[in-house]
Amino acid sequence: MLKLSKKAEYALMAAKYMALKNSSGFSTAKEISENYQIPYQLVAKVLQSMVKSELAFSAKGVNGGFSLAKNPIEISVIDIIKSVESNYKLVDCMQPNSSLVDCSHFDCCKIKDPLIEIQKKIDKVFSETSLVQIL
Amino acid sequence: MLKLSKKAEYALMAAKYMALKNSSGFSTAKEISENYQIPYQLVAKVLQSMVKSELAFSAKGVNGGFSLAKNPIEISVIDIIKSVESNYKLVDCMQPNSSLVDCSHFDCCKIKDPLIEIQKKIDKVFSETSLVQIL
DNA sequence: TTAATATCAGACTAAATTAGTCTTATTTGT
DNA sequence: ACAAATAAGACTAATTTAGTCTGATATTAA
Repeated sequence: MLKLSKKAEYALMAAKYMALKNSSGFSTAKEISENYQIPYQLVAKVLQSMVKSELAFSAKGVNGGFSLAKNPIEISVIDIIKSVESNYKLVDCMQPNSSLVDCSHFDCCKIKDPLIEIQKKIDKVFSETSLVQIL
Repeated sequence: MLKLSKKAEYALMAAKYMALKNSSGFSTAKEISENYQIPYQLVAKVLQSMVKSELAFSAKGVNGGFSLAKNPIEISVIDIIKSVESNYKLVDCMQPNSSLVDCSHFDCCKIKDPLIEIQKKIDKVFSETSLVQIL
């Protein structure tokens, strides 16, 4: 447990790929998929998520593809992970939409507050690591 | 993702419970299960894991139960998590028994080394938090 | 204008993991 | 002997993750 999902892995790999060929225009999902042996549809989705969270640009049609929207130094690992993982919180009751019924009923809160502190520190680790350090 | 499993949550809660009544002898799995509304069999298993990793003592039979084997200040959150989670690595290829075939074939290593660095920092966060801070 | 190449989007299926249950054995105090 | 407790492992159910399929839309080149 505490594992990154494949989506997060693929997003990091795709980001790295784009960063390394940034000057050469767009990278296609197909290209990344073939180079890294990642299922095409999955990279495509991951790239689409990155576009939605404004980490990447996209261009449709022939000669289209994806490219990073920012300088790699300005992209942190947490940006990439969050663009692709909706729920990356340590425990469910940290989720905004979690039913607090569980939380009080199950006495989860006995450990919630300290876990929030830990979560903050982990966030910090991911925030302080930029894409450049992955290159 | 990056969520703690229920087992880890329950282990933290059980550890907290035992820490809070440390002077009063053993806590039973039933007692913890009822107080925290956690399925009995699960707490029992979690407690057994903690015994195996020498975080807790156990005593069978009437008046038996579990108690912490160390002072709460000497127990870190990472000890508790690890006692209960076999795989808590960020990516599969960090696992000792992962087939390296995947790793080279899938070019996972393009991001492995930086992730190992991140993993170390996360480990540090968990190591530096002791059970006392959960109380 | 047609064909080819891409992204975009969402439903769907399959696989894997996690959570929880059931059963049985063993130990210990009264 | 009996009740209360841990120990252990197989089993099932539920949830999540991973991956696939289908079809739509946009863009460019020929």
